Amino acid sequence: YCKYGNFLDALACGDELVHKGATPTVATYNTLIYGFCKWGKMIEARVLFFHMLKKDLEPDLVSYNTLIYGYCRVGNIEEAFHLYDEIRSSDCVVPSVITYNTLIDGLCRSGDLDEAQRLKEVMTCHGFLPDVFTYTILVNGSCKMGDFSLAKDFFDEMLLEGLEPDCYAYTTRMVREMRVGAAYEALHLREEMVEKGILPSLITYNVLIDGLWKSGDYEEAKHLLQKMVQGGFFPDCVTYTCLINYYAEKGQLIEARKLFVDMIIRGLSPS
RNA sequence: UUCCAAUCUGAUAC
Repeated sequence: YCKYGNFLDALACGDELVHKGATPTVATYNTLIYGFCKWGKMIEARVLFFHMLKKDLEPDLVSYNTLIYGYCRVGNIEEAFHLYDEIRSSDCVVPSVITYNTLIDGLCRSGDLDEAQRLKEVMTCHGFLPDVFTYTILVNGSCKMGDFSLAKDFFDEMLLEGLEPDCYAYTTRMVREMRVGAAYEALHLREEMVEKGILPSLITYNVLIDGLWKSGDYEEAKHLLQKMVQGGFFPDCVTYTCLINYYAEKGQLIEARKLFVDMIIRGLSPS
């Protein structure tokens, strides 16, 4: 219920359990808090946080990380750091790599890449080594700010640190390659990950297909569409939008409409 | 016997 934003059902479910004699734990509250945070409802999340305190339940690291995540996603970096300071001065809760990754992502999303980099140094000083998440966040953040050279530096640094990129890391790097017009490098990365036994995801395919399509390499794009289906992934709304948008921009509305109809026939609902 | 299942961070189009 929480993940899908059905707060009322989630809360009703919790009430029912309480009536039946069950006791909510910190994890129960964390789940609810996460539900509100994910949908940007920070006031409600905070209310639950206080509710937990009132019930003599000690918020744990997950509670704090979840709130930090929520504040970052609504762009309230100040409040996120306020909570971080609270953890740091607390005796019972200690930050983790996840705390730092969440804050670094928040800084990247607010456009403060410099501060994000600084925090990466800070976490290292505090004995938390950046992991694949940290680097993926920074590669993505650099790309979003248009600094593709920095994005590559972060990816390379991750390898130098002996970390093994996963599907997310590879896909993020592929976005970078597509943005700098190096479609073939992106394709090469896909082969590399497959050789390492890492399966590309639907998003990986969407990134490649979108990039290839925009670069005019329709043959390769179609080839990948086939590979994607062979791999058990079916085109989703994003895949279709990539192609529809291309035709729409070129003014080929009949072609665009064909794809749109095809998408509906396949049972996909437009966003 | 130690299996499965519960809470926190990262990637794509518009």
